[in-house]
Amino acid sequence: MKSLSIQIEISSELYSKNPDSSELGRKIISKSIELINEMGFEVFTFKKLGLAINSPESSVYRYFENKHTLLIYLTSWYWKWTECRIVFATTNVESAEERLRKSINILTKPVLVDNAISYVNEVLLSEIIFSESLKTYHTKNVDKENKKGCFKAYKSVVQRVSDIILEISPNFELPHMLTSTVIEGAHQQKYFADHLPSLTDVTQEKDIISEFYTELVFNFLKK
Amino acid sequence: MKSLSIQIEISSELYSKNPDSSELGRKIISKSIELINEMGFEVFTFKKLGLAINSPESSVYRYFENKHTLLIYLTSWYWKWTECRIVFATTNVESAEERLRKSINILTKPVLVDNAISYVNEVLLSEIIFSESLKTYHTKNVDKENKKGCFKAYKSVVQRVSDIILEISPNFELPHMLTSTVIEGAHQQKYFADHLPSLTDVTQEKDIISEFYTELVFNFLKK
DNA sequence: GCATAAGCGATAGTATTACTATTATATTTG
DNA sequence: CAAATATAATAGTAATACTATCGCTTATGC
Repeated sequence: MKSLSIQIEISSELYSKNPDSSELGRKIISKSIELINEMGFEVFTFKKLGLAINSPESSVYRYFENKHTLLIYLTSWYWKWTECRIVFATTNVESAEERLRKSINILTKPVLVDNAISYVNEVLLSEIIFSESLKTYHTKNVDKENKKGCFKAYKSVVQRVSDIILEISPNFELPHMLTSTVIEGAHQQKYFADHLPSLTDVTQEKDIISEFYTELVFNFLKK
Repeated sequence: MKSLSIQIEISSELYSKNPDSSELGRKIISKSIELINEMGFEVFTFKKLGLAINSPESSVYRYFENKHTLLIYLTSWYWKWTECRIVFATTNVESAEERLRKSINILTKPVLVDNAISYVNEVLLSEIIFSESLKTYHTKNVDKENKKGCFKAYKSVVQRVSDIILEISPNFELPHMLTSTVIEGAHQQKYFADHLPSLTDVTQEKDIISEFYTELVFNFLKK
């Protein structure tokens, strides 16, 4: 059976020219995912990207105002795609507990297989999200960018999981807090495992992160 | 009764010249805390700091290699000081649960009163930690800086709290993970409350963050 | 099929940042 | 009081993050 290829549509607020609409645009996306992953977001520049795709810096600027906007685009893509995965994993699953469990699983584990259909490498993109997505909103411009809707896709995922939590515990008052704690916590623990191991207890087997947050949530809701 | 004034000593790896050893050095510390708080770490520069203290940029560089090193110095100061507070709050408290409760309280609440003795404004410093401390280790140089011991003070706090957790649940295998989840989570939730409220459920009463993480921990350990 | 516009490549240029270097003066220290 | 050290004042450099211009190519509308 052929796998469904889903089109991820990104709000036009998040780019100057839609990268999905041209060859160059798609090259910008796929190469920037590679480069950011290789060298880290700080070291990544449009000049280096231009060099890698054999186009001048100025052409890249026609698609994105700056590299931060590009990062927001990439994370938005990731969260839209993640929301799709959550929806697929949870439709027709009756038990809310089971739906929550599956959602947490998706949110706390890095992606391991790329579908290789689109120009977006989901494995690498997921790596970027785990290690760099904090940088989308930890900036001087958060408030302005938030107003522009830059974080809508992320919020939507948090909202969706919160709704499942509320099905399980209708009187629980902090579902968003619990959800964002899990998502950000999982990202951070992986980062700690890779760079600051004494702040975590993970070494090889990183599934422990996912198990930890699953337990954390269910223990909390079962009180 | 006169309050004890404790001397926080920072490892000499974390500066070029000890800022505590001169008038200029102390001005650099206290003014940079003010400025980073006002304008945010990204916008803060040594040039602006120099202007604010009426000294040339180059004089600041004699104390710190760059502004990132200064941020590491400030966070190290904060964590050393926080460790002191935890020790004071927990000595002579017999119950491990109570000691854990007090520690979590210290770790999850911003500081509200400055002792006004030293040149370090702890209220403002705590604000900086809550909103900017991620930037100390989310950089290309984490590994190098980690080897240099830049994050020792933070690790020491995490270790201390982990030890209390192990007293309560000797067989629990993830005490560091639980501790760092609480610390970083509390910082993040406050940031969300201020900038991305739909990712949390906090609005005015931010003590809810502290209560949430306290419950989270105790529910988890009581399973 | 032809005019118009849009996209792109090539190149140059600017402001800011994050430093580094130099030297004279002031201050501390032995 | 001499020598070392700290600081002020100033200048300079490399890299970054853009902005501007322009000619060529290619798509689009009529």
